[in-house]
This record gives sequence, structure tokens and C-alpha cells, in this order.
Amino acid sequence: MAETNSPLAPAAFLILFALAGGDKHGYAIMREARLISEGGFEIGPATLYTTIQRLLDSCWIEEVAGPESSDSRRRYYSLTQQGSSVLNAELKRMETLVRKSKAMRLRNADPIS
Amino acid sequence: MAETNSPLAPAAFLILFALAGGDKHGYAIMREARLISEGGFEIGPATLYTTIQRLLDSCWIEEVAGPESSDSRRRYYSLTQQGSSVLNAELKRMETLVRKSKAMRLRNADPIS
DNA sequence: ATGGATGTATCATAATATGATATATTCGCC
DNA sequence: GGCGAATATATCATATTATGATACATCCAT
Repeated sequence: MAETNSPLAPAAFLILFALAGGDKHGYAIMREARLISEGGFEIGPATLYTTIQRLLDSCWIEEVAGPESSDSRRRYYSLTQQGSSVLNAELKRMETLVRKSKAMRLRNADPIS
Repeated sequence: MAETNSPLAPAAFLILFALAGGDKHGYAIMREARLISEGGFEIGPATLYTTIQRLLDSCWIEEVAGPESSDSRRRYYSLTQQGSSVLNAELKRMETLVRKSKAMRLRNADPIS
């Protein structure tokens, strides 16, 4: 069960989403996020690493050992059970909103008294 | 055509979404937002009115006349063409993410080298 | 062995969100 | 015809989140 259904901050969402596709180090997350959002949204280093720190503090991600022979600078991260749950809640929230938007006739109807 | 496909701040999104269902005054937006997010996310007065101001500045919403005989305190807002376009871009972005998440096998696969 | 890409990190600042509080108007109701 | 609760907008002070710029070390191809 996820915390709440409050919206996730954009950068946090992207990082969780990227990690859902497999463990990654910071830079790889950055590249992946660019792909995911199709170039429209870049996470720069500042946002990336401060957000990673926050996610670690919240126990939504954790640091894990990477493959033995990889670049020694890299620090690998993995979604925790809790993080996965938060991500799924957010995806569900989005899905609901999209569904609702389709169910309603968009663009201005009459004012509500 | 919408500005970008960068994610919308949560409060801004909810306000645009609420207005897509018809023109409303601030307090009604607040109530609607609570409904939309099914109780999980409340926009308090501070967030509401500062965000409304920002949306006005961006020309994503505009103030309009309400029904004649309504409570004189009320100030009504309406989505602009531009705001509508931004909202639709955001919904499309969400839809894409949801679709992508379904296309991938969620939860940790192998680390990426 | 040198230069460009990779990778992490942090400073200073801006943008956003929020709790608390204030104040005025409207409305039901007796 | 006045009282209290809900409605409605507004703002202050603060917390949270995002970001540009920059720094610096390591790796890798040539």
C-alpha cells in the first residue's frame, strides 16, 4: 500500500520510473529520464543528486552493488518495495486522471453556480 | 500547440483540470480538486490563490464574469486556449507514461552496465 | 599521454507548495 | 432582523523542490 495518492514531484517520479526498468547508476538515470520524457524534460545534475538523496532518505530507493567490473565511480540504485509501491500508486493516479478527462467533455461548459 | 512537455506542477495541473470541466470560482476549484484527487490531495487557500495568480500571469486562465446573481465575492476563472493546450499536453504525457509502464515488465530486472 | 565523454557533487538561487491566520460576505434559521 | 456557520478571498512566513552553473575526478579511445 502506498503512502498517499498525492502527486509525486516530477523529478522524483522520473527517477523511480527509470529504476523500475532495472537498477541504474545516477548518470544512467539521467539519460533514461531524457528518453522517457522524450527530450522534453531534462534532469540536470543538481536536481538528480539532490532528489536521489531525498529518495534514499525516504527509503524509496537504496544503494546496491553494481556489476563487479564496472566503472568504479558509479553508484547503483534500486527501487525498494516501498518505492515500487509509491510509483505504482502514482501511475494509477495518472491513469485515473486520464480516464476522467476522457469521460468528460473537455473545454468550457457552463459556469457552475 | 503546448509550450513543452515538461510536467506541470501538481497544484497547477489540478486547477487547470478543474476548470476544464467548466468555469469556476476559487473556492469551487478547491472543492473540485479534492473530488478529483479523491481526498488524497488538498489544495489549501495559500496554494490555491498563489497558483491562480501564476496561471493568470501565464495566460493559462483568465478571469471572466460569473452568473449575474451569484455571490458577489466570487471571482470566476476560465481556461484560455493556451491553458487548454497545456492541460491536454500534460494529459497526453501522462497517458504515454502509463502506456510505457504497462509495456515494460515492472520491478527490478538486471542492472544496466 | 591527451582530450573528450562519463560520473558524482555542491553552491546559490528560483520556483512551488503549504500551514496559519485574517477578514469580509452570504445564507440559513429562529 | 440578527446570529452563527459556512463561504470566499487574501497574505505572511516558511518549507520543499527544482535548477543553472560550476567543479573536479575517472575512464576510454586514439
